[in-house]
Amino acid sequence: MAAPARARFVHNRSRRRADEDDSDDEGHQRQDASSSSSSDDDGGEEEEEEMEVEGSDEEEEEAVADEPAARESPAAAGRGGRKGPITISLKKVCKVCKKTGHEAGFKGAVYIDCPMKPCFLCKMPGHTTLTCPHRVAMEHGVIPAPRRNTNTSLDYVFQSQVKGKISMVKPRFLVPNQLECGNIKFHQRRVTCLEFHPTKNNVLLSGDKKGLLGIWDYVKLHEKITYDSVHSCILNSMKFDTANDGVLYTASSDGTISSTDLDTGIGAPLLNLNPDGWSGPSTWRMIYGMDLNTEKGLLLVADSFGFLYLLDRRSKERIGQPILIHKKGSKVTGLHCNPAQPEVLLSSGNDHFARIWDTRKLDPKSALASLAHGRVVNSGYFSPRSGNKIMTTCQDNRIRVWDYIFGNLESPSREIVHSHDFNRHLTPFKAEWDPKDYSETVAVIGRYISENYNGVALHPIDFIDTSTGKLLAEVMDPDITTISPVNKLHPQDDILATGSSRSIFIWKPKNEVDPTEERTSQKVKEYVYGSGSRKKPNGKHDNSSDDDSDGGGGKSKKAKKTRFTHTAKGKGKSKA
DNA sequence: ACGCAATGACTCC
DNA sequence: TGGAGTCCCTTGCG
Repeated sequence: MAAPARARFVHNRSRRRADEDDSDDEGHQRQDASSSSSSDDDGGEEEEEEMEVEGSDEEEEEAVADEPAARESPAAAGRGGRKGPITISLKKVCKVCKKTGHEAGFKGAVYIDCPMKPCFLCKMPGHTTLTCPHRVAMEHGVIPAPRRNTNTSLDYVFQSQVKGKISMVKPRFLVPNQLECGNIKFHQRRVTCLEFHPTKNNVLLSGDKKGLLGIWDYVKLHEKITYDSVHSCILNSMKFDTANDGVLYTASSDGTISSTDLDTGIGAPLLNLNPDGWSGPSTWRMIYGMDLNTEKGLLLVADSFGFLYLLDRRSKERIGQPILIHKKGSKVTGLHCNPAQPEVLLSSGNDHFARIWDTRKLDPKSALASLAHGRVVNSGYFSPRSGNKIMTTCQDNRIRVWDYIFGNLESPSREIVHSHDFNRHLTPFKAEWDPKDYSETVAVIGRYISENYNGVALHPIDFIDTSTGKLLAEVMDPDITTISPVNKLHPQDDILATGSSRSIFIWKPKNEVDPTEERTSQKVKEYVYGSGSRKKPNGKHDNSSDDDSDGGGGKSKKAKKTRFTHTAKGKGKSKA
């Protein structure tokens, strides 16, 4: 039983685990204006006792059990005669749980969690991210889930039939860790997807939340094109027509699939799920999942109501009726055709499932397998060569790996705890395979929670060995202080493309690695600050020294903003 | 330096 | 089942 998938991460306010709140008593900040000003809506604290300035306040049973009725009262009291006394709270209140005695938020570059909440990383109660056993630390990889398929007959099948197809020799692994170039003026809104051109080696395509399509030659940096008329809102997915790589298929939340001629920018709609226009969010269909069955010339598209559509690529005709592949009314977040057997389809959805289908025999009940997850599944991909593995990214902060799709799929072969939480303002994180990795183990994914790197809170891009859960490398740069949810590895070259907020970055390996050397964990952190050419971010930054400052806002340290417009070759030069 | 908005899943009633 | 309210590490702008 896929027990972990069942885990409910209830945020139980009445739970009182005060065990972990050690360190919250040293840096006494001024009290946060924002939290006090919100006294009208946050319930709980009744008037009078607010006046205590600080101090031991652990035992506040009542504060937890705040009555909803009491919540409404201040406003009602305000206009309804009974004038509540105006109180000014001078005691420090946790902005998360509104209790005193601790404070959540950044202290310098370190984020202090609210100890009343489950761990922000693994979602288990009783500790915070700072002490989480799954925490990504300098020398420790992500810890794999203990459960593995061991010694079953399926393992025998796996060993005898599949393993041979997967190279056990891990190839030389170069971490693209040096910022080659970047561009922060390309997109006006956050980047939502990236794709390398399949044949033009240095061309990267990008889509953003506004529907803008960007084409960028990151070697000839002046060659940039944007097409803003392809879609009217979020560009969710891009696929090349393998028979004609001058044509790009794009899927959007505007409910259309477009095939765009990359030379002219002229797009022809292949499918429009909202032919009658806008009549409210309850009927507006958005498209997130799309893939191409190249053998059959079949375009597979899924909407935000759980339906799958099949489309003949050439005739542009729909094939059959839409088929419900996920819970009715729920978003299908992604589709992927098996690279070895294109008729096998993997779908992932907001209904907390990923499903495997045979597109030749589609019926709502005909899923070959349903893979249960703890929360929304952001993405699911077959492994890029053999197609025998599945990797999913789920909003419960776990990457799940199934080693053999024809084996026992009841529970994943591995769960890798990794911070890639859902945040409505971010493009969803998706762990992506390295297409160059014969052994089908390396994956790349951005990290949500920050780490303190020499006084700067940065969000690295993680390379993970999915066969062990080990963290192979973490890539970051002091100039990139934003989260990087979108990452794509080049199909042939050692290049990483990153979409971070509105910016796009290209990374290349800094050092040649001895080809005979086994893949090892590379300390990219050392690179970041170890090289003499780099400035330490410390003294440079805006206001504050390392420890307080943050007040209400996180992001204590913003590294100096660097504009990579053109000709940003290598790091140093690009800086003004 | 602060306030705010954009905006999606989830929970609770 | 549905609508309102809530929400922890966002980001950029005014």
